[in-house]
Formats: sequence, C-alpha cells, structure tokens
Amino acid sequence: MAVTLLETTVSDACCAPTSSREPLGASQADSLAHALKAIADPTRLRLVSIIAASTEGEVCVCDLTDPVGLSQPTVSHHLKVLVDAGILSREKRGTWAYYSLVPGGLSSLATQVAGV
Amino acid sequence: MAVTLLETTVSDACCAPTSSREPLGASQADSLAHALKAIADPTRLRLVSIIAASTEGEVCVCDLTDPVGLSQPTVSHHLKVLVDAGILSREKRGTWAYYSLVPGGLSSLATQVAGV
DNA sequence: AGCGAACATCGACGGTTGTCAATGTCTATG
DNA sequence: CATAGACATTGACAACCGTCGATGTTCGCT
Repeated sequence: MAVTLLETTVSDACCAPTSSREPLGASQADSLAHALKAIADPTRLRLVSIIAASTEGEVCVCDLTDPVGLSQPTVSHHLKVLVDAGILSREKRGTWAYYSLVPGGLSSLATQVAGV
Repeated sequence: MAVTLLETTVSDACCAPTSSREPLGASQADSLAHALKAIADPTRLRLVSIIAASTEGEVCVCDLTDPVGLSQPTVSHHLKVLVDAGILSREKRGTWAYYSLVPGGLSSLATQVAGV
C-alpha cells in the first residue's frame, strides 16, 4: 500500500500564514484524508505519543500493550496503520520489533493541515 | 455536542520543534482524535479548502454541492460536522447559510498534531 | 531438534460512518 | 395567504473500522 504521505506536492515554498489560494483536487484530498485517518484515532494518537516521549526514541510492541490497555493483535494492527501512513517506522531486531517516529512525518502532516 | 477543539490544554507555552515530553492521556487523545476525524475525510477537506480559497471568505451551501458532486443533504451533514469540530462557523443570512473558517481552527489543530 | 517468547496475520463480530431520498422548517416574494 | 427556494433533519442502507480470539511465523535458547 504505502500512503505517500509526504507529497508536499504543489511545490511552491511560499508561506501563507493561514489560508491558501486554490482548492485542492480530489486526489490530493484523498491522500491527505488517508494520512489523517491514520492519526484520527485515540489509540493511535497515544501510541505515537508514547513513542515520541520515549527517551530511546523507539519502543517495542510488548511495552505498548499495557499503556493502551488493548490486546497485542490490536496494537499490532494500529502500528501497521501508522507505518503504512509514513508516521512510524519498524525495525525488527531479534525477536522484538521496535517502532520509532519517521523524522518529518508528523510535522509534514501538520503543515498540510495548516495549509488547508 | 461541540467538540472543544481548542483546548491547547496542558498550558506550557514551550516550543518543542518535533516531539514532546510526556504521552497524552486518554481524554486528551479522545478529543484530539475527535477533531481530527472531522477533517480526515476527502469531502470535508475539499469543503474547507473551497471556503478557504474563496475571496469573500464565506460560501453558501448552494455553491458547495456542485464542486464536490454530492447531494445537498450530504453536504449539509459534512458542514455540520465541521462546525461541531470548531473548524467552520455558520451564519444564516436571509434564506442562505454562509460558512466561513474559524480563525485559529486549522492552525490550532496543526499545532496539536505537530506536538504529538 | 524441540520449545517458548514476540510479533504478525486471519476471520469474525458489533459499532460507526458516508450517502441518499423523503420530509420538515424558515424566509422572501407575488 | 400561498407558493417557491434554501437549507436542515430524519430514516435507511451499505461500507468501513476497531476489537478480539485463534493461529501462523520467526527467532533465541536449552
């Protein structure tokens, strides 16, 4: 799948503080909505937040199930959604899978939201 | 309902460029997710975009149905979701209803997203 | 080789969501 | 007052989503 989150597309690096110029097309709206749906969920927001707040910058699944109070398959499912959206990255090391933030992921999303 | 979008809550005005310090609680995640769900939809993103790109800053429903290609009740439903989320505001003038952007709405959301 | 631990995948179930047609409400106008 | 127009609300339906238990897969250890 891979959601192609970081299009930033239309190029021009101009800085419009609040609104923009022309309405975004159907395909742009689709991809942005798809990325936003990834974080428009309380559990996934908490997962991202926990990982972002960790000192190591990466957290394994076994340390995520307890804080959110959900089953391991459910947490695994949410993490997959976040990885597909380009917000998290997964690195398997031994038996464990470590999840970390993709550097520009969240801020890119935030920028697109602010730019309508 | 009213989603209470602009909490900005935890107060401290410190500026962490990318990540944050402590994971957000369940209630904060709930309200943020609720606000994000409002714009995590292609149609609603396009509606907001059209309104933001309008020169007058406000658009009536009759001028929104055609661009998105949906029925009037459906557009009305989406607009209500956006108003409840604190992103749009509604002003009825005569027979028409004019929708416009709430000034800090989108940027507040973007800020919260960037701050995990 | 065999076993256990960590994680992913599958199948299923209930709740939510986007959409429409039909109807209701209000306003301006003849 | 009656009529038409602009918008909101309702009810219904299909599609999607979050969750779980069960199972599969891979790795490390004895």
